[in-house]
Amino acid sequence: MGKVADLNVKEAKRRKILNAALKIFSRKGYGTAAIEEVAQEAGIAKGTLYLYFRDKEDLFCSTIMYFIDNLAAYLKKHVDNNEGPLDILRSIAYHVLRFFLQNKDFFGIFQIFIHEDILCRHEELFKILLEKKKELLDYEHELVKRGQKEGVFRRDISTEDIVICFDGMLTNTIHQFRTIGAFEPPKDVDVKILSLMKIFMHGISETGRNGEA
Amino acid sequence: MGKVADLNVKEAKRRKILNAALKIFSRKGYGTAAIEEVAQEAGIAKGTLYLYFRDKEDLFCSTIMYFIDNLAAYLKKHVDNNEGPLDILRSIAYHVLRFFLQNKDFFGIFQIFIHEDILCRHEELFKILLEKKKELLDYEHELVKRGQKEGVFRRDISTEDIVICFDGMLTNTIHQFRTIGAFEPPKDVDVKILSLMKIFMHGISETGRNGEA
Amino acid sequence: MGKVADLNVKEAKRRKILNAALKIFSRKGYGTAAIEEVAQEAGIAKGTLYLYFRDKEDLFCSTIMYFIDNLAAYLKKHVDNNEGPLDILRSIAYHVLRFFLQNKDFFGIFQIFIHEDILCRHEELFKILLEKKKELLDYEHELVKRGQKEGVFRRDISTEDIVICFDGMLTNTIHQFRTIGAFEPPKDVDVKILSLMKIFMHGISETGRNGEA
Amino acid sequence: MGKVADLNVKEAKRRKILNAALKIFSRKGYGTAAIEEVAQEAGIAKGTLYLYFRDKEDLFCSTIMYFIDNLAAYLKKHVDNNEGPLDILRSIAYHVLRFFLQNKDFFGIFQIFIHEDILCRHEELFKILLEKKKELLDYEHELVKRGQKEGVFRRDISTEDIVICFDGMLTNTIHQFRTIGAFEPPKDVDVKILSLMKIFMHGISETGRNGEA
DNA sequence: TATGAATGAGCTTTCATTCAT
DNA sequence: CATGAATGAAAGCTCATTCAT
Repeated sequence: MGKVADLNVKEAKRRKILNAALKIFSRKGYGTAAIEEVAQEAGIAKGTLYLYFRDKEDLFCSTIMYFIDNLAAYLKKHVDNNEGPLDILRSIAYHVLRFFLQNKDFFGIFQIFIHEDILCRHEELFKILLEKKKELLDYEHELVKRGQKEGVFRRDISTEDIVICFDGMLTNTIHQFRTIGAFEPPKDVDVKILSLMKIFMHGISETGRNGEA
Repeated sequence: MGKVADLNVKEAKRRKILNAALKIFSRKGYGTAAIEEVAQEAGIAKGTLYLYFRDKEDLFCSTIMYFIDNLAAYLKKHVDNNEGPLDILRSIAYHVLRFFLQNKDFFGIFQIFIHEDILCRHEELFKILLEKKKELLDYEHELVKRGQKEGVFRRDISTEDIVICFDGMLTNTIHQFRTIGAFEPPKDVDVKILSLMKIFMHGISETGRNGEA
Repeated sequence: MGKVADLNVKEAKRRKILNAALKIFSRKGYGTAAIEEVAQEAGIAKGTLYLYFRDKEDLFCSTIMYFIDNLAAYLKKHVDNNEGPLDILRSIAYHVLRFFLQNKDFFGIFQIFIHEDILCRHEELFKILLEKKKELLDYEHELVKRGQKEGVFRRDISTEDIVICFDGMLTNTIHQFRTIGAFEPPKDVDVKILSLMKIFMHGISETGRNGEA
Repeated sequence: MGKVADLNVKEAKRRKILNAALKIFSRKGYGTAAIEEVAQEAGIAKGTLYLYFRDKEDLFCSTIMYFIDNLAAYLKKHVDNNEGPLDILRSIAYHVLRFFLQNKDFFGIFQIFIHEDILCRHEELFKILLEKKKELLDYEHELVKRGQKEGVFRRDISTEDIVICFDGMLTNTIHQFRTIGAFEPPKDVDVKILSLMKIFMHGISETGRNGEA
């Protein structure tokens, strides 16, 4: 009761901080972001932040894990695993796009996660993050493999390469949205997904697959 | 004579610093990178760096321009513009891949350039950088458009979307190399390009373009 | 209540820093003085100083304004404006002397204020300081003018020149004290003022004003 | 011959540097002035300066001595020692004023000399400078004393106080000129000297010395 | 002799972190 | 629990000084 309520209050404040951190880290990068700023964005005092996170690095890693957990939960909720691999992949593309559109800061954090070196210091946290990352990739990997087995996807291209291309197209599309900014969800998302999946599935060759280079 | 030699020496040292900056910025990001570290990497004293660059921001922006100029020069040298759009795009993919493999730090800088917020401060430099970036994209855009006119690429997908997918696949492939690390150029590059172009041109559908979704 | 107390505490610490700055700037000049030293003198950490002053220049200008405000307040408190111009001027001389003797650093700051070029940078603060300075001069100017009207001071010498001489004699006397160092207030002050006012009022000619050159 | 010529060339360059230093130190103060700036003003390279002066402090002290020597030489040349004490003092006032007007930087240096703490470090140089300063004061002191003996100046005021007032009036007049800036030598100098000496000799009391306070 | 590129000590300033309230 | 004033390590930057040319 009291205890549960307290826990919820605490958890709520934790999330408030994480969302603030998401925003700030996403815009400034790890080194340039200031704890003070995060606290302000969260509407708390600087000192309070340290009651919830050990230090800046802990906050940063937690933020990334928060992001990954959110994405995973979002996909789990919206993507129907009972469909065929192609439909699932299309659904992933669709919902990943929507996910990032709903919270554009997530993409900034994602990019930083991928490229900033900070992470290499605290080995433990780094390992956890790598695992989380691998989970997502493995899921796609497994899907593609299933598709290849079921005869939906070609087998003359390595599973890995296919996943790389799929992720690349998706990631760059999101990035495009982020840079350009405005466009109207959800209609445009549909259109984008359509183009993207067309290319992914059938390529851009005018002549089809005759005399494939 | 002496003057020309001096200019060359100065330019050489400038490059030494830029290469060091490339390495450090690439690994640490702007905020986390320390000028001291860059100087050490370049084998000079902290103060010397300031004889070549006004401040940290100047160094950073110069580093990015250095990277872009290098990439542009590399492509200009190796990509034959007289071939057809498809062959040119393939050549671009191939040489971009090779370029980044030869200097992996370039990719780190590229990512930071895309995602860190610092750039927005010095408006002038920012504008130059955006232009440079646009130049590269426009080149690809024009190629795809030509391909569509010549009947090599499909016209039912927007030029923009095609470019986005092409860049995405390429970028993510490079990123993959960067993360995974070792593999042997140039054979593997050939193989990768083959896969990538296969997917780009003909997709991964087993059944070809019949009943395209 | 708590708030008021806090404000007082903050103001007290601000003054502690200002007094320390007064001492250091007074002895070293702007460029040679180190923030670190001021902090040490004030018994606080370097970083704390920046909670009270934006930067070194702000500290410096604030210090000068602090000095001017102090002097003005001191004179307001001790000089009786209801007396005749001569008595007021004598009182000013007396109390200015006492003021600087009580805090010799003030004089150092005053000299720096007059002669260092730094002030020209932050235009706004500079203007304020010039105004403050002018206020003091104007007050004396007005006094002398009144004395001339009332027939106490000669009218064949310009008001301005009289003020310049009066200030010069006073300033140099203070400077003398500062250089030489020890002497006992307040008796000596009285004696000095007596000499100074004698010269100021009647000159040093043995023969009086007969045949004034 | 060659040697003498060389010495002259060297001495000429030394003076060029000293004049440059005079200008820069006068405007910026010791701490804020940059050696580089002095070298530029002198039209030489930074390194060359160190062939003529041991370090910044040496340059500074030499500059002040240069100034003092110049003033002393100027007064020696223009002030006729064979006149009476009053005429000599008047002549000193006149020529000191003219000296500073001809090279306003001298006054800035003079003020810095008086108030900056730098000088206390290199004891030796400091002593020399104090001596030089004392020489000038002593000369005035002796003059006043002679005047008192000869019955030209009052004996009921200490010699020292008289000198202080004289110097103060003079110094502040110069300072006034420096701050205000333009006025036309030599007529204005004459007028100023007239006022100044009137006050110095006979005071500003309307009623003469009857009932001196 | 003259130079000015190179140096690095030392300065100003920032900011993650602590802790008394 | 929450705060934010205080801290001081560490970073960016300057500039007096040196030295190879």
